[in-house]
Amino acid sequence: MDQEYSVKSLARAMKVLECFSVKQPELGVTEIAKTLGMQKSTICNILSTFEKTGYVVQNPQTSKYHLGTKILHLSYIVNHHLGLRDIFLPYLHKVAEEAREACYFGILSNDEVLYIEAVYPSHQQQTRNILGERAPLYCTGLGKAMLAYMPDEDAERIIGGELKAFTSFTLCDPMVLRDHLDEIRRNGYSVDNMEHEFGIRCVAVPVFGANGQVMAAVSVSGPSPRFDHNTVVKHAELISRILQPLQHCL
Amino acid sequence: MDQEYSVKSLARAMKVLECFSVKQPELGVTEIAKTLGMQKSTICNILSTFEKTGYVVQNPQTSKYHLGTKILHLSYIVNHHLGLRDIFLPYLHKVAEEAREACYFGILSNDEVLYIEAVYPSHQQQTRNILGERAPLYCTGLGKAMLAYMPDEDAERIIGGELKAFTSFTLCDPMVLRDHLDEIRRNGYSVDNMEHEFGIRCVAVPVFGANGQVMAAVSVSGPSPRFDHNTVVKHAELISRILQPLQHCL
DNA sequence: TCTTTGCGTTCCGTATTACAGAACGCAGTT
DNA sequence: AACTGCGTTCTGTAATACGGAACGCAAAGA
Repeated sequence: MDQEYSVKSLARAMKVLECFSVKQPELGVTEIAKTLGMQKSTICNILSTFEKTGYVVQNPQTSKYHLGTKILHLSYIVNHHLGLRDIFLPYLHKVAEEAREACYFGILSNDEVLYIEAVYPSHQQQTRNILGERAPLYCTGLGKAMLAYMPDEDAERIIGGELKAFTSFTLCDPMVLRDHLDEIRRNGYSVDNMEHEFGIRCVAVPVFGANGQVMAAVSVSGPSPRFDHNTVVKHAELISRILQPLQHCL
Repeated sequence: MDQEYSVKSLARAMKVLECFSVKQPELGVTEIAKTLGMQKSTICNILSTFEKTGYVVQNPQTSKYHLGTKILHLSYIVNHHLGLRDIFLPYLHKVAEEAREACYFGILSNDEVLYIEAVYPSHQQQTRNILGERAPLYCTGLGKAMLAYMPDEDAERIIGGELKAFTSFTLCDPMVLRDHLDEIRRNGYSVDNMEHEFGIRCVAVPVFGANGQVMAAVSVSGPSPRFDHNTVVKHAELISRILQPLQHCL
């Protein structure tokens, strides 16, 4: 048996936190217990601890639980420590402005794309608070841009994993995907051809850190009719040009 | 002894997470152990568990730890569930625009102001990602606006607590503070006269939920010379007017 | 080069304590 | 009034978290 120097009750507790989702932000004790295959009493203890510490709140109306605002304290620290958003924001605005399309920015996090910011061109002035939203690597523009430049070992873990089809365009065959990633490396940018969401095309360019490892990606995204081959190339060049000063500086 | 149905190891583990801060985003095992008065081995176990679950990452260079991006997944859910930012954003833009000053938006969280958004007028186009930043209730515009309308029991807990002086203007005397809160209730808005940060004045108006309880506040803030009495009143009326449609709707 | 120092990690026995299971109290239904 | 399903409480015991000491390593100092 492998000696695990881990605190099992803690791992269990974190699993409880992870039961909550955007679709199910409020959960009952029994619900969680069934999901995790644990006893109600155990869940109850864990939740009451989380409640005392502020990470979970019980709705007095429904007596169900939801995540508490204390979590945001932690996210603020992470965010500040990453500091990427503040560095990238002006560049993202420039990309959105010049491309006249929505511009997304994401990083690698636990084998997924973690969205940090969405910026829209000024004729549709707004910024979405998508920090924390996630998507798979193998079927998104941002994801594939990073996947193509990840260390082989890491990339193969993804490619060898489950490749769920989101649309009829999703590349679910590991072999096809590998060829596709080769192409991305040749081009220096990735194209998401409605692989994640039908009707949405997307071009993404990877960003490399000082250590040479891919650490983030920036994309331009919009309705597929506006993204023919020429436009895609133009957008890719645009992103590359604007991101130039940031490459290998982080 | 009071029967605590709480998981002690979990409470301890969360304390470990809370050691991290903006000022100290990276911590070593020994450092944390000293701070919490616990054994190194215990901290090590907890951290290795958090690392396996993605909530903490070890820097291979320094072998110190910092919070992981997984936290942001959770914050996304909280954020989505609150949904407040998206509701308020257009109103905040309007406030910032008309006041031609920075506009802040915060909610009550664990007896502190939790900042959700900062919006600047278009002549200094930007939005800061301050989600998760915190400040005391008793010495900030947003905080006092909420403190004045909190249930007595809750408010007294704050007023009776430690009232640290941030500047020479900070109101640290519970009696003075209580009178000041009375005034805020009479006016319907709060004024922060450099109590938290020297040179910065701020006007804030509370926002009430459907249940009649205060749940958030919106402020306008800037350099003190621009905030004389007349301007302050004007800003307060402006915020109140713009927020009108949201009052008692949440 | 050989200590010394201080770090993060590993290990183990035991005292702690987390957890399963059953019972309870309370709503809302039947 | 009985039933159903919820969240909560209780308790003994089996699991395990933790304290303490040792270890391995790297950097600093002699």
